[in-house]
Amino acid sequence: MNQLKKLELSFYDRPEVTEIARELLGKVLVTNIDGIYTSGRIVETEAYAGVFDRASHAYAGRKTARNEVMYKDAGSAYIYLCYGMHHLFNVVTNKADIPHAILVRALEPLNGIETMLKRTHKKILDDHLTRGPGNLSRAMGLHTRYSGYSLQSDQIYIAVDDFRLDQKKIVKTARIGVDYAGKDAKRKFRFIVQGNPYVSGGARMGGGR
DNA sequence: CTGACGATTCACT
DNA sequence: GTGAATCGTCAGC
Repeated sequence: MNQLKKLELSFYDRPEVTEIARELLGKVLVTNIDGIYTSGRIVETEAYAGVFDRASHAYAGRKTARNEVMYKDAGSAYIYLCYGMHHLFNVVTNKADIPHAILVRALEPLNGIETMLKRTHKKILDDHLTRGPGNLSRAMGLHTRYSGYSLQSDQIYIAVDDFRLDQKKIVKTARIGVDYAGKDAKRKFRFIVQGNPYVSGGARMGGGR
């Protein structure tokens, strides 16, 4: 098995949130939750660029009990509940009081697949296990309970291994499910590994509210 | 306190 | 492609 090396705070503590989102592709997300080790390679991310981004929870400096984690120091986990049933996992970047975050939307499972299947109540491994932010959080055991955790902790972290992602496979596209954000919805803040079967494609909404 | 709504997913037509 | 599920959060009264 490849040697894993935890990303240091300096990786997250940078102003270029889209650059960090791009660099997260190919890295390994690890959780040790309930004493069970699970991991997966990140194949899809979305950047949320703080107070000027209408799609961000922190748009115009909004700060509430839910999103205050976004204002914390770089390298924190921001996890919140969406649609009353999905826990979405984000990485907080940039300095304290600058609410940048990156949503991790899809993984390619590496370790603990048995556990992931159990958590998601699935019987066989397919491309849907960790495809989409809600699915991957369920498979990895991520819960709003862990929002605010440091990614330097042993429960949740992101690491590098020997894997080298072909930079030509990285594609930049518009974000998903943020149609309400006006012109910011069209900004190319989503990064995917082209051709990877775990990348979520459609996830569109009916009403488009 | 109340109402409206989502950084989604899945079953069904 | 369409619509329901489902509940914490937040703006507004």
